[in-house]
Amino acid sequence: MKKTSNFFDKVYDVVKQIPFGRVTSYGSIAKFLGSPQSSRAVGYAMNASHKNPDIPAHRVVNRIGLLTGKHHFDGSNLMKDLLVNEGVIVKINQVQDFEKIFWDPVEEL
DNA sequence: GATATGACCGCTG
DNA sequence: CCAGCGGCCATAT
Repeated sequence: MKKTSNFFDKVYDVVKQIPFGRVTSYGSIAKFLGSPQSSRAVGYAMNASHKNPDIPAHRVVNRIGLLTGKHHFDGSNLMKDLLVNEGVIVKINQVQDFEKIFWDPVEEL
């Protein structure tokens, strides 16, 4: 309510627009929002994404494709499973072919 | 109201 | 090459 997460709102909007079988990084989203150093805020937005089921946070990883937030999902390989389920090749805590499936909102949007 | 923390990123030493 | 620090936004105590 109120001003709310002006930032969060944009983050959610972008994340929800991530195509199927694609992933992006926190920094890219933050950069798209106009604050390339606010990657932390993006990460926190993902944390709050638990109350926003429409936020495919599993498609959002760090800049190296590492599933840093897999902790926050189910606590297991749920995040990995979701990505693999979409056709994304994922190893233990790391996305393979990250450069190929990487979706940059700055360029796509 | 202020302090501390967090799913990050980039630069400097 | 590896380690440390700062910066941004919001939430929690």
